[in-house]
Amino acid sequence: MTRVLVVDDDTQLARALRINLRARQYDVDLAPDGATALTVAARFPPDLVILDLGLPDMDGVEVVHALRGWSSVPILVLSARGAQAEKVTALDAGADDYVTKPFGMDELLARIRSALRRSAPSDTDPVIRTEAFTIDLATKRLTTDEGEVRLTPTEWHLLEILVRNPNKLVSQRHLLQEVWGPAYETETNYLRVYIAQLRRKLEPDPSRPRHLLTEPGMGYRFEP
Amino acid sequence: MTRVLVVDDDTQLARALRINLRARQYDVDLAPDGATALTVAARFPPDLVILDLGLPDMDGVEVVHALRGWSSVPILVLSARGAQAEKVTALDAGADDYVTKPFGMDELLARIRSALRRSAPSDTDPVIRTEAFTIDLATKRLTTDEGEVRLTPTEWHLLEILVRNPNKLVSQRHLLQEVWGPAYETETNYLRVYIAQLRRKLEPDPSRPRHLLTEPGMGYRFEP
DNA sequence: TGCGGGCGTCAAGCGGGCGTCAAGATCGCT
DNA sequence: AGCGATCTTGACGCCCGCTTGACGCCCGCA
Repeated sequence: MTRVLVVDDDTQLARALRINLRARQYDVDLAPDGATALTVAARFPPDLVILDLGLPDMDGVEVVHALRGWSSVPILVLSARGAQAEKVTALDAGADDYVTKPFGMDELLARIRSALRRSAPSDTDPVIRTEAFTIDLATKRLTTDEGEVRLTPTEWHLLEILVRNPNKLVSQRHLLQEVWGPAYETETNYLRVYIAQLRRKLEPDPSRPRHLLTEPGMGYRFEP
Repeated sequence: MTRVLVVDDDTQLARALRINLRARQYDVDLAPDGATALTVAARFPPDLVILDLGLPDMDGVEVVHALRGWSSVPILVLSARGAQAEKVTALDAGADDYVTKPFGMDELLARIRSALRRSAPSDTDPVIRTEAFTIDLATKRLTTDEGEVRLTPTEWHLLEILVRNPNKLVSQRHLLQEVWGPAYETETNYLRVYIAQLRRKLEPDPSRPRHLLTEPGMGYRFEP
């Protein structure tokens, strides 16, 4: 998970940030002052730092300098002071962005996403592995022990839905609606044909499926 | 020298920016609207783009999208509108920073330095080699065993998108949108013609492509 | 034990996607 | 204005993937 270090002595704001970040699936560390921030950052290197300039023990710019000494982690500076000179020194010290309080939470989150996107361009590779085959959803590639396998568009569409809901039962209705459209909700024979094709292409023993399972009368399930 | 592309229809502001940037030893290109911006960016790839959202011909966010289709150049957005939603969409479209007018020149310059500092180290040499040909994206040169090959602008645009996503399936929709614009999303015959031309120019055996592969019904893929 | 519905399998047809070619239309340069 | 390069557009044939129907099997149920 993405780890964010929030450095702020304003417990009110820090808590608000933590709640919002947690809700977005970020892992959040808190540090109330510069010294702890540097210790925590060294011990648990974060993927992003949110740094309030107004710290009790040291100048925020000092913290930026110290971090930049050994890390290139994105640093997003918060400050109540909006003076230009302030911003210039912080940015030139190595900060990546500078947001003036009060700020909107949505904007801050967008800036966080932007900073993270830059630092980790090829970070999330949605690759699913089973003992029999490997699926790369980004590049649309599928490999088995026998080598690479080609899937038709419909086969991909179907497989993708199942794979994105691992271990979960997906109803026939849902599959049909997603792949063929709402008008085909009852054409279960399509599913039979295509599930069979998928099994033939990627199950070691197509007649005894281990990953693409049928739940009679209900739907299908992908088991990794 | 560092090349900055300024996209703004406000000639007053554009001129002010140019003067200030020139004074800091930046090379400055100007574009008054989105269309010229994209053309210029394709012809003379900048190291940074300063983009005013209020353009006469198209939405600024469209420009961000189009650029991100083939380039990872830092984009710094300017806007008179300070609404949060505005910022969020621009940043999520791929912009790196968002500055609200009126802004201080010193701050803008500091943000420019910050953006350039980040992109500087990750400046990978844009040369792609395969057994059959070599592509230099910076100088727009393409050589095969037979010697140097000339490509038309459209051919370049298409090839560039594919080459920047090696091994990845790029959908027909995406290619059409990036090269010909959103209105051509369904004109797949364009792709057929141009992919064929590219193959004829750089595949050893155009009828059996090894690097520009078709994924029937889905799109195309570049394999190094 | 006989019946019926849901599922898996197979194969035939046919429509659409793809590659190819070439003739206009358009653009840009001289 | 004229010319060449480039882009657009249309036509054609081939092949693949989607659709569709038939059939057999298994299981639950009467």
